[in-house]
Amino acid sequence: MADVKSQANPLFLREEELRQAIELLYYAYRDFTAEPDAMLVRYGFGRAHHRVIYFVGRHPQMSVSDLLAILRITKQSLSRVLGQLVRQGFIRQSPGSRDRRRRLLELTEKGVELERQLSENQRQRIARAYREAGVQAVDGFRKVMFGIMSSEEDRNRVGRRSDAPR
Amino acid sequence: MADVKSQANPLFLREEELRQAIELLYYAYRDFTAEPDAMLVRYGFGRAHHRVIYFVGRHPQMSVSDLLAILRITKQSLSRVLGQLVRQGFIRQSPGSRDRRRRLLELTEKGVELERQLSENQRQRIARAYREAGVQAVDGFRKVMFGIMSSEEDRNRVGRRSDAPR
DNA sequence: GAATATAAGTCAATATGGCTGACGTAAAAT
DNA sequence: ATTTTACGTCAGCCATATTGACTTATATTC
Repeated sequence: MADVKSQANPLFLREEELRQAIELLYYAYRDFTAEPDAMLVRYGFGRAHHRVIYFVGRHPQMSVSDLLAILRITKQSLSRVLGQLVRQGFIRQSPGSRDRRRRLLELTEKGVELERQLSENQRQRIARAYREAGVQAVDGFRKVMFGIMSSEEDRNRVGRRSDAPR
Repeated sequence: MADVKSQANPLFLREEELRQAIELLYYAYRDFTAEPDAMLVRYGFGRAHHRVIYFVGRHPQMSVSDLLAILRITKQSLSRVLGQLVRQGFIRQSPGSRDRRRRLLELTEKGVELERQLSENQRQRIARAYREAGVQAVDGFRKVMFGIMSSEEDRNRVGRRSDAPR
């Protein structure tokens, strides 16, 4: 039995290796979100507001149902957060021209500024990690992260390019 | 100005590249936690219970303050979750022999079984992603994830080995 | 040995961010 | 004209986190 684990097969994924990955995800995500979370408190906002600000900034003119599909929460949950952001002037809603039922979302200038502030720390954290790890490691990171994701749709939205465009 | 982005410098980390990483972390973590979360509901537990079960399983005989340091939550928050797990027989507490103020934590058999069930999906998800990405990519994944983490202490706890032990 | 510090737990109040279910309105599609 | 879709709202519930105050038991220090 012990011999099974002793084989020099690089595809034999041992318990320890998998546990390490579980912990890397936990610790990295925890640290990745800690600083924006702390900043949000000053606005009376939470992590949910950051997500909305982020994805609206990323996909301007997206509809509410697009956003719901990305966040995978109920519209009631989104409503509270989105409503606050609209009322406080971080996000602007405008009816779609083709389909006037849709309310297209975009950041206001104030929203853009908040998004930039919130994500700045995350961008720098990634930039540092990427720089220290090197281009080849970054490529591996992307491959594994794409593999962990469930949805083909999300993979396409993020974009699979691992080439360094120039 | 446009020429800055056009330079073939692999260390120039562009906006798009950093945004992609932010999204990879969001989507991967969301999908990584979705299935255990769904299972926990059947026990009347939440993600916090999974974390406690996981880390106690990982570090048997750890103290309450060790666990608090890993989770970075208040003892009041931990107390409710840990108390439930102890009362329902998933975790056993026993006074430390050297320092009897400490209550050392370990999983019961029932706890080991629950931990295995909960993490099984996560292990398989990682195993598949690792297998598809290949050993070199896995190494890169580890490097980047370690870089994203803030704390040297956590890095040491997870263990930095990227060698494939046999 | 007395004073202090530490480990753990508890009580109470509060906030955030999810959820379900029910219902309403406007606009598009059939 | 009817049905479906997109969006919103009200109400209530639950899990998870917070701060602050206080207790008990045991170790450590003076």
